[in-house]
Amino acid sequence: MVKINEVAEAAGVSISTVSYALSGKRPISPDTRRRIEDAVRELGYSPNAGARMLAGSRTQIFALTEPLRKDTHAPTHMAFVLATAVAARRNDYDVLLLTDEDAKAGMGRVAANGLVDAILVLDVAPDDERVKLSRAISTPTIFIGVPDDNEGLVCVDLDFEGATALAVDRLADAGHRIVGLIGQPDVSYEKSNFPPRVRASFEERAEARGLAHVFATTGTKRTSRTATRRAVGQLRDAGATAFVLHCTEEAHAVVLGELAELGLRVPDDVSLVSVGASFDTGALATPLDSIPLVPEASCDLAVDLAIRSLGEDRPEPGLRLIAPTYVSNASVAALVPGAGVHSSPGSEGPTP
Amino acid sequence: MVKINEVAEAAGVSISTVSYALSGKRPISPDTRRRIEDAVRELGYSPNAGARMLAGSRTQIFALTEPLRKDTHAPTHMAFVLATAVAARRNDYDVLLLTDEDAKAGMGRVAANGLVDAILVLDVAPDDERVKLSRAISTPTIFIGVPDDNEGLVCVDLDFEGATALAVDRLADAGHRIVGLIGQPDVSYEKSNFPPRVRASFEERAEARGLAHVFATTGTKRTSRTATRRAVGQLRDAGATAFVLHCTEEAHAVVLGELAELGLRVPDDVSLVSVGASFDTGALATPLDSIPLVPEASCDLAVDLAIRSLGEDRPEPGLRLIAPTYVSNASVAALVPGAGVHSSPGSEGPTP
DNA sequence: TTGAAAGCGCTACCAG
DNA sequence: CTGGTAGCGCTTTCAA
Repeated sequence: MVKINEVAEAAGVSISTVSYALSGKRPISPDTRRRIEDAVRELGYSPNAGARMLAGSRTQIFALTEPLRKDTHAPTHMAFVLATAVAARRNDYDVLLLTDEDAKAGMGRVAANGLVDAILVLDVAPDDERVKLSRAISTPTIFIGVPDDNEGLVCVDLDFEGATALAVDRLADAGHRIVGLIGQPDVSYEKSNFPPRVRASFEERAEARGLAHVFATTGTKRTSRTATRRAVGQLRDAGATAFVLHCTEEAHAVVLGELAELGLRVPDDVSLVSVGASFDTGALATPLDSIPLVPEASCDLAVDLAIRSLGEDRPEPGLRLIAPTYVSNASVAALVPGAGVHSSPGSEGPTP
Repeated sequence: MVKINEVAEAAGVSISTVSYALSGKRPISPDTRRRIEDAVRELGYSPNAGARMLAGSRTQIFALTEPLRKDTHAPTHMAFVLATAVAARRNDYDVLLLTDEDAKAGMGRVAANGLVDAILVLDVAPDDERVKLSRAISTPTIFIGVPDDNEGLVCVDLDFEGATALAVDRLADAGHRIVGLIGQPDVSYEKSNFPPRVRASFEERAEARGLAHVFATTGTKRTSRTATRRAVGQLRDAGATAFVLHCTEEAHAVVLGELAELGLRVPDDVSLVSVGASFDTGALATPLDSIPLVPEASCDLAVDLAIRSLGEDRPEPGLRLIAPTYVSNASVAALVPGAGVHSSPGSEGPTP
């Protein structure tokens, strides 16, 4: 393994000059710089990671904690991990995976031994145990997700409330009077972070706009085909003419299939908007309007914040909510009174 | 961040004694050891990672390269990553994620800067570009999967050929004369490693046992419901009374659904065996016999090999194929001649 | 614009 | 059984 002194000799300069040439932390004459670069290339030199960590005070590594719960949606999760890794690499950082059963163990370890410069927290739960730990350690920590107790934390997330409100607004503007939300499996409304936020925002905005509203989940522990079909039935029974979907890709497909089987067309008979999806709703059997959760948006920002917390202008604690964007795929239409609507509005929700 | 000299002072011993007490590399008197351990605990000491890497020659980090292709099955993939991370932690190792677009870039980097002790290669392709690189670097590399050109490599994998042959044998032993294989999407037979191996082994063993055989895929680029249903039809049309499944969890479910819709019972009308599944086939609507791919088995072994390649008894290059295990769930029955079988055997495959 | 050299915190060798 | 100490390879003052 070639070391810095060999490069220095080959280039006919001192060790420190090589170091500075590589870090760019002080001006180097063009000629010297070229000789050094040549030597580096020819020898295939790459600064020893350990020595760098010890001498400098940067490790160029971020930890990523992800306490894989059983209800974790693998594809979405993977998209976040990947987006984080890519954003990190773009900034010359590597990513260390922390999947310890005890989420705190790994975090505590890397905070104590200085293996990483910052910690990125994924898959944040409302009562996340990592919150307390993050306050106790000095390693900068960025949350991708918003825990209940987020006082003093740096958090990044899609503005789920805003996204949901935007969806409801679009439907209300299109003249729909009864709207339904097809959500995640029941368990997600206890263990996860954003599903409850979406549901609450949905109901709140619906009431604010004077709409009746229904809510149904897509399973108990995990998304199930039958439960999802049933959800469609529940919403139709309640007279909903527009659905907001906040569920898995599979559930989206099942909803579309069920509607087709019922002979209902999108958007003529039912309007559909997807909220917080991290897959391409334009690639579904029927392309859907969407207010997507873009992993890259959250992760890029998180990595940026992590890097900034290592420098001078440390980011203020607080929530960074990413503004929702509406992607139209013509799956929402103005309600033509009477068309395809049941006569009885059902029992749930206020009937203005 | 507390350092070793503070621990030494607190315990009233020398720095080296602390180091040895922690590494266990030389005998320490019980009394001294206790005082050191107390000091470590009270001060919350954890040896600086960078210093350790520099002074010792171990980083306690493994790299995990995973060039996420678009056809990667996220849940399976995640299971492997998780299993690797867990196995690594059990051996006091952390895992660094290498997801660089150019798979070779990351591997080359960590090999050159000494950031990791060994590299674990996931998601191995038949013509994997990482094979060549692994031969050029000195960092020990373990492949989880078997590339075509594996000369001199250390590879770990389920014995897919053996597993498939075992499945065919069970069906043949049960008296089935026409067997079908429901495989992955078409693309997997070009880009991936084991699907072709399973198909080849299936056909070979079927012929060896004098069985007629059919093969059908579950999609072109990705698993699709329609293609999977069609596959069931193809197999039935060919007269197959027993199916070997080598496809996603979703496809398993679709196959079961389609059979139910056709009024076919398992195992009375059709026998089913799953091969290489990394999910629980006992939890399906109809529990299925399975010769599973157990991520833990592969990953534990891979980590073990990685660690051994750092010591004296370096493992020999070569394939480590994990012996298949048959998990019975009563989804295979003896063929009652005539029952539920089409009269014409179809055109595909030899008819002995 | 460049060099020399003092550490960074730990491991492991050499003594005792 | 325990201490002293020479590096590990790099970054970063301090000097020139």
